[in-house]
Amino acid sequence: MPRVSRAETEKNRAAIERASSKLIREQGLGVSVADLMAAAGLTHGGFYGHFESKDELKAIACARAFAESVERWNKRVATADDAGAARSAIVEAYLSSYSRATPGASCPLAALAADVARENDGTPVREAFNDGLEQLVDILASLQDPAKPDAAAARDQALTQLSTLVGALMLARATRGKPISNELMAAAREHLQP
Amino acid sequence: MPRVSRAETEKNRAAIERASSKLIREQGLGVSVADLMAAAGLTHGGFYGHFESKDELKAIACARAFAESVERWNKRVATADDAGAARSAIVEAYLSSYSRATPGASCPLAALAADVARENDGTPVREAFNDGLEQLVDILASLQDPAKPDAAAARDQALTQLSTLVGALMLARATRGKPISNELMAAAREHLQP
DNA sequence: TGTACATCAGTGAACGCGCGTTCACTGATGTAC
DNA sequence: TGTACATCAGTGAACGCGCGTTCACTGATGTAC
Repeated sequence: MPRVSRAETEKNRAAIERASSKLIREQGLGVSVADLMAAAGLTHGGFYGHFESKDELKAIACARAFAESVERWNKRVATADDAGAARSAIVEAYLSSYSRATPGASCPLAALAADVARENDGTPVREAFNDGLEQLVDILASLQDPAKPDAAAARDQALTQLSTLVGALMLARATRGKPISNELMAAAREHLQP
Repeated sequence: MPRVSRAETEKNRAAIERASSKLIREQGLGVSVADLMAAAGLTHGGFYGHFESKDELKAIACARAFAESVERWNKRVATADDAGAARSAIVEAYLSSYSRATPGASCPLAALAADVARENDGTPVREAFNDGLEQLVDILASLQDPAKPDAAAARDQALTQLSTLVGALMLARATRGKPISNELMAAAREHLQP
């Protein structure tokens, strides 16, 4: 049933972006155009009516995944009693069984870092990844112990904490089902509690 | 020139394994059989004379990559003055520009964690990854401040340190060329110095 | 030690399949009157 | 408001290509005498 209304077209495009944001985190940037379109309830041929190339969509989907994370983190900050409680809430959610089991709904840093590292320099998805990372770093830096550190120290602390979160989650996913998977998450959670 | 001597055959198999250990870290587990064979100086058709399937080779190459890391780490431990110096040497090498630029010669944890996480449960490469991780954890746990911690605490410290190392290196690779790439490595290096 | 022949490591074409991308086609939508 | 028609979003076949794997073939290696 071709030729769909403009409102329908916009909904379809949004569905492709939403499905892609989830599927690239689950299956990696190599997920096929046909699978992305099918997840949005469409057939593959219509893809190029919405996007110029798969590379363009990868960047859009990556940016969208980060936007979801930023929103989630900001929500936790808004509802927490203080900076320490907010940081704690982020850490607990990040290193949870749910997060390990559902990469499609969790942090794009852990889901996409390896794929992005293998992309060529200057590709759109690399820029999107970098922008998203900076946003998450900024949020985490704003939650460092407000008593002492200057901005540079807060940023360094945030960078290290994020590295620990990302590394622990990725290793926990790679070892899912083994005892060490839970141990990795538990050790990092305890280490990162203020 | 078919039918090669037995010694030659063994050398060829070793060359395939060596090339695979490097290439899976550079390009991921999705690297093609033809590329692996070409890197060993052979054509793709001979692959199944050496291995039953690509899955088998993935596990062998993964195990080999870990063996190289274990050997490198043990060498650093052997030549260091004490545990703290050994740990420091490992951290400095792990989070170096060289390590970031040459994944094919560096830690399989950072190179393969995401790919392994997307493999099905129970595949040979998952087992190889898990075994390799345990070995690196054991080495790092043996280098914790010998003054205090019990074995469990030393293991937890090692797990967290490894998470930080892996996360920082992966994020630094994904952002290579950006200022934050160096910042990530520097912040983690400083955090992990004893 | 030398000869005759069976073995088998490596080659390269071929298999079915899935990839990103293109395109002729369809028919409901949106527009012009 | 109603009719006539141009537009164009989505379909599905097709493109060239690369994938993992198979297989007939080759000819030097290894073995039997």
